[in-house]
Amino acid sequence: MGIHNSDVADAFDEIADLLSIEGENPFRIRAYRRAARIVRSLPRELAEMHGASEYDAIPGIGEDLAKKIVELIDTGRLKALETLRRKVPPQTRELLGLPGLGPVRVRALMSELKVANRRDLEQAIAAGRLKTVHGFGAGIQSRLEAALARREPANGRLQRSVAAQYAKPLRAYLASLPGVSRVEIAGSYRRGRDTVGDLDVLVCAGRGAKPLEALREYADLREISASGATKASGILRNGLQVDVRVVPQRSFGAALHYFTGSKDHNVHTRRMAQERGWKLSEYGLFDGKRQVAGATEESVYRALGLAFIPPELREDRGEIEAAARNALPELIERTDLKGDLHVHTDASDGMDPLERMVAAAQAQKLSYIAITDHAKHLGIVHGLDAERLARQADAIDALNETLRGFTILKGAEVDILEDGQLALPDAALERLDVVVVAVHDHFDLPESRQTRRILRALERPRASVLAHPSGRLIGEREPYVCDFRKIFDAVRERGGCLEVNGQPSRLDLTDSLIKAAVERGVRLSLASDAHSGDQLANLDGAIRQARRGWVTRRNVLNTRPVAEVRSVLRS
DNA sequence: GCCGTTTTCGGCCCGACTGTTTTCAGTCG
Repeated sequence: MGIHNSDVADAFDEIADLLSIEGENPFRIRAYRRAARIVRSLPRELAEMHGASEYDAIPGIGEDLAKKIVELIDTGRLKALETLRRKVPPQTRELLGLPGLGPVRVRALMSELKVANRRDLEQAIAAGRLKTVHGFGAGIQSRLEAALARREPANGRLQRSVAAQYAKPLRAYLASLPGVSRVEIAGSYRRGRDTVGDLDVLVCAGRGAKPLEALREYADLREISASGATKASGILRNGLQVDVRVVPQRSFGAALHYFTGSKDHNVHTRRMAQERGWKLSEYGLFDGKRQVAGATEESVYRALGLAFIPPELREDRGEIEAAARNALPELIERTDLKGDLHVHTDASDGMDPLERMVAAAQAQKLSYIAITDHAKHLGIVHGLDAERLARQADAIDALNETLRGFTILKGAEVDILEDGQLALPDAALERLDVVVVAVHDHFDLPESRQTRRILRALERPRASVLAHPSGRLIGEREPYVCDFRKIFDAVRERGGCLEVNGQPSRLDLTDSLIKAAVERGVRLSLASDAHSGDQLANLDGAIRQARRGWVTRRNVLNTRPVAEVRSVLRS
């Protein structure tokens, strides 16, 4: 049983929780939480690295945590965690997730009422014992009762595309209110993350405007959980939490910066302000009482000696250092894309015929698309065999004759079989411009077999794009376990592409793997994987994901004109 | 527990809201 980065991160998070209940030094706790975040987004498996010295070199991991990682990987256990678990019963940790319960109150529950889990807590409330504990009044008790009755696990993150369906109308509503000059959805939504935990909404309003009162009237709102002079929190009908903050014009940039985050990015920039003897908050950048910057984000960065950092990069993964050297990547934009190399029609499992997909692509201002319907294989509905594929190619040739300034590339999406063979023979692929290969089954092979399987498929002469390379489905299926470094190197050496799939439930590769791939010199294909004309808009998601992976237009094949794409994939 | 052209020790981001207080701790983001 291998230990994965997520196991290490979970262990560190659990230690942080247990230490907080123990009342430990908050900075020590923060170090564990920070390490957990860093490990979780690491592009390489710790188990594949060379032990303590290499771990220690990761910023945020020091001598002690490096040793703990080694212990966990070598033995599958962590003595420090086991010791803590003996002191704090395992289910006590769940109490931290309840509203109003932090480490201090959980500790009080344990020591004064012997409450160690949700069930104990329910009984203590029923027996009227909760109110006897210092710091617990009627308000907290009723919030706890409601939360215990709901039994919802909370902390769920929504796909960004789902959150967007709620964010856009909310934004429009707030923007329509009198006295409101600007509304931005900040947070991980603005950073373009693949999932969103809540909506952070920033409202710019003058004196006299009452946007927070109007929020109460919003039709999609289930409840208001907190409301003050400048800030309110509520829950939408679908359970999504919304935090709304009202700031004046002169603070808008600093507030936007603050509410966009990430937390680590904010801490880092505030520390920079501190080093200059200044203070950075959501109200601005201040030298004593004098405001140095804050009306715009640009002014804040400039005052700190930094180039403007696009929201997608703000994860404290080196972007601040790069901005200080004026060495940020020039991130790819949607208008850089000239084509899409992964598109389906109703010949396989798509909804729209070829002609409609072409029209939709032209409406998206693309100048070429590759039609890559599924090749016939067990479990693929309406997959094309060699015969139907040839007929589709004829139809594409004919249609191309009638088009001006637009090209349809011939392609197919071909399954990588369990043994690394492709679902169609090489001869059937010979006429195609683009052969997209992909794993669609046997996701749980052991690492070495999964890796070998994909490497073998990439050796086929016409295989050129590896589609949705990690196989993950957000919230449903983890990436399969394989050695991505070997796969990245193989793709680069054979002159192919790794796909960044823009389907909202895939967004695959993940951002940190994209960054790793780009650093290894691998070329990318940003693709919609559209199964209908309107799904070509998935390209926006691929762009966001790519930007989070520090991608420039030079890293991406489908920013090139069609002739160049054809010759690259043919060679 | 981490980290360092202000430090190998002594710091570690900053503020709003709530509830229980009688001037503020705890929680949250």
